[in-house]
Amino acid sequence: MSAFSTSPGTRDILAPDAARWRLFQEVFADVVEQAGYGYMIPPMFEDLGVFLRLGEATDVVTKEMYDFEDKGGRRVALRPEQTASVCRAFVQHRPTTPWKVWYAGPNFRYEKPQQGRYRQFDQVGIEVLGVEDPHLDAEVIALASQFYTRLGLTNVQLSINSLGDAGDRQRFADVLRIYFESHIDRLSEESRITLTKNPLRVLDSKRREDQAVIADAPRIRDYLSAQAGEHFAAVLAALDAQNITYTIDDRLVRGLDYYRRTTFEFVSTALTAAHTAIGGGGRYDGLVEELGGPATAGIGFALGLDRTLLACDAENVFPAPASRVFAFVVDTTGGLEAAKVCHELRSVGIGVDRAFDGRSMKAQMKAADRSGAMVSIIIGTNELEAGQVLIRPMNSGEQYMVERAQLLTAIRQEVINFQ
RNA sequence: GUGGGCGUAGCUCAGUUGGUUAGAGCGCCAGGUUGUGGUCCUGGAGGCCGGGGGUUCGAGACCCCUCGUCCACCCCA
Repeated sequence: MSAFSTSPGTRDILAPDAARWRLFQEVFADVVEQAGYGYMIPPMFEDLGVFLRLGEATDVVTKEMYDFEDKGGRRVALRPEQTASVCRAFVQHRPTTPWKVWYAGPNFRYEKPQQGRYRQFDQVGIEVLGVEDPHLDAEVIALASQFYTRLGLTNVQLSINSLGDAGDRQRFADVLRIYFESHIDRLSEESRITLTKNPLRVLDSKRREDQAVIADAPRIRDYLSAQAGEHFAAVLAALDAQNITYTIDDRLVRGLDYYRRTTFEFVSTALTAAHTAIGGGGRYDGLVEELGGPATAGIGFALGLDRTLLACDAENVFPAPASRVFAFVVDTTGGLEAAKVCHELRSVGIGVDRAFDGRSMKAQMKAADRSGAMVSIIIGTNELEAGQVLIRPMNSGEQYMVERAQLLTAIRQEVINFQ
């Protein structure tokens, strides 16, 4: 087979699923714009340096970047996520704070593809720059939670943790390193390698042999500074006040190095595969500074479209939107009348489709059925000669004749009947 | 990146210890119903059995390589 097909980790999203994707983004826009977030469209590729700030120890940067040199000799990369781009944009444009933005679109990571993990994958997300208030942390989390509710998801669990300030995080990492090194004989080989790069990440290991050691590991909560501890307590209190349930997870250590203080993750318990994390985020105070801007607090989250939709499938919610074709024209007189009817109805906002290629009435009726149309408009030689059309609601056995001139009025009545 | 499973029609899959013209269901097209879909009946189109090499008189079945996909690890959304 020499025909082309999509590259590994990419795919075509066809109807009706593509319509579902678009609706997903529209619902998201509705939830966050109502909270004052503005839509932002960052470029899909940037100077490689923008993304290198995500952390020297993250796989996203070291192993998975789609980077290349363009024809002008610039070192650029397809964005692996959008937080860094938002921060770069903040430094570049210096908007007034608080700067609340949302985005949607594809990101690129060179990973081995699996279900729920693609090389081109879509996310929606929000970011807020310039606010340290713990109430904002809670607002950000609440919006994600509200969005899941709007989709109809109920089996979503929120895990939350605090990684402390930069100093706390470093101190804890040192303590962890010492702890794990003293138990290194009980760690898996993979975790020993992880330990040398980022001790925090060992806490994330899912390998069975590591679990006992991890269970007894020091806990970040014991190493939080007073301010970080207070901040975390305030976030939890604000979540309580909004009736958002959560689980404090001491082992929640997210993979991007820039996270500070609050980190959180949403897991779908309806999914059975390994990729149950359908969304996550946290604070990244310091990232703007890394990118050459002023010291600025930042927080946000990103939700994966694919995985969230998989969760929707598993819960049987958020189906693809219905057909927008209200009427289907069946014309056995050559098709010219169908053309006129389609134009007439479409121009007043009524969805209409028709058949082509002079197919038999039976075939056209079949097409009408498949189109999802509520009514079919039938025009045969008798109708054409009499200056009439036959209207047939698809879900009933009844059909009736109207004068051609009354077609629009009749269809409008049918629209009302179906509302 | 590491390890493993699987690639047969548009889709979901069957193909007995290697044996001649490769099957089903669904979908699609047509007819039964020369003016009627969603049910039913009949027929039809559609496959270099992922690709390449090898073993054999003979390979969809066996071996090697390769590509793709899925699962676990890893990573993360």
